[in-house]
Amino acid sequence: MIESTLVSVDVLALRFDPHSRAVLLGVAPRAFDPFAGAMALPGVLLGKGERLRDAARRAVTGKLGVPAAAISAAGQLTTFDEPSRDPRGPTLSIALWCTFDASRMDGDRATWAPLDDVPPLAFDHDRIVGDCRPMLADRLWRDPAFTAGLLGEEFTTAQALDVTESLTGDRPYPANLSRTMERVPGLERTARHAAAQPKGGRPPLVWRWRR
Amino acid sequence: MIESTLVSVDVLALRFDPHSRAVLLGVAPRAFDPFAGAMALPGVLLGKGERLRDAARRAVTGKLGVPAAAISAAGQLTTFDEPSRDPRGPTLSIALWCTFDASRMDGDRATWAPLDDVPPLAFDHDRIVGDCRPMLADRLWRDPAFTAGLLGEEFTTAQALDVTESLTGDRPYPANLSRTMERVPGLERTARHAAAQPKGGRPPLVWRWRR
DNA sequence: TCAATAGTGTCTCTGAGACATTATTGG
DNA sequence: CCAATAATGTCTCAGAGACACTATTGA
Repeated sequence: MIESTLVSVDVLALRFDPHSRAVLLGVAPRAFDPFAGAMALPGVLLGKGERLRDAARRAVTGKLGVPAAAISAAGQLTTFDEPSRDPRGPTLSIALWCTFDASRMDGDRATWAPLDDVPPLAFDHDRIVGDCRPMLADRLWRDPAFTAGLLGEEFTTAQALDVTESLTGDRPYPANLSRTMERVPGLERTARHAAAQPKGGRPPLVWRWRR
Repeated sequence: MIESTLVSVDVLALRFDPHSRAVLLGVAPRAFDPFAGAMALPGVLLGKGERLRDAARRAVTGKLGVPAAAISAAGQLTTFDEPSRDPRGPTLSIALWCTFDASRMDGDRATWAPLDDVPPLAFDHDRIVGDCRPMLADRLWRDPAFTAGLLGEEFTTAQALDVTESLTGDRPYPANLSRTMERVPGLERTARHAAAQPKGGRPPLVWRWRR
């Protein structure tokens, strides 16, 4: 009988913050060695027979303190298999993404860092974030679950621009993003406008997911 | 201590056959229960500390009888986590692709089936093949390791057309594929022509990977 | 010369990208 | 009116797709 590898699930927990107008990554200090006190992605060991999404839910509720009801979507990214990635011994890490509904978040104990400015992380988590970021950018506007999870049921053009800039690293022209969004299945522009910004300016249009 | 899930690696073993002008998938009958005698993807349990590629190598050498030297490239696809996928108990399956150099294959005991006509397989392997096939098609001409692994160091325009048709399901126009290939980094057209076909016809150009 | 195969020129259509211009708000 | 913000019209360019036509082989 082959002795089996341990499997951990590490989560890229993402939240769009309308105030800072950026996508934030949830990290938390590690409670135990190795790397006690260092920041890390929320992760857990996969239980026997446990599904990946359930493990991801355990990770974000347990490590970040986010209520399970706030999880809006989740999905798989890729697997990291370097045997030395955990000093305790060889452990597979399956990376998942997970998005939250900003309105249902309360009392979490996570540190939320802009994707452009993630602090140094424990294990090989810097590498995980680096390798997975392009995959996340690629999902935006192409994976409806991911996009809707990040932006919510309704959102404005301005927010769409902010999220796109956060993930891809540069801000699209509004006219171009508008056309991209027109072609996203299930997404429709409403006739409504959001409230104007505090600094004034024309109120942005509201977009909505058709159910 | 959480009891950990078993991890298996299941391989989509791919080979381009110039005679049938198609991409073939390697499968083998299972030796033991469950599903003894039924066809299945080559797979092994991942050993502790073993890398995914090494497990894939064990799977194709052990189950298909392909010499390790014939492996031209390998890579990750996705993970299947349904707890009931193996009747023996919950097992994660990480799907990998693997390509072979046709010239170094000898004495393998695999059944090679065209991708369009894969026989019914054990476990959830039909689903694995179905879910992964679009990912394979997507890799062609975009992942140089995959493309070179499948087509070899040198290949003709005609073979490029055949491989593309096998993976995507329809045959591109030669002019269009030519332009696609011109833009693949590391790929160059040589001035040489291959030997003419048995049925006659203009001999195709040879393409080569710049090292 | 013909059938079979391969290579190439070129037209169209779509989508990404880049602006310039217009519209709507608060101060 | 002005600054700030958002929406839209439109031009260009690159790439996918679709053919038509030309080229090179064996029989």
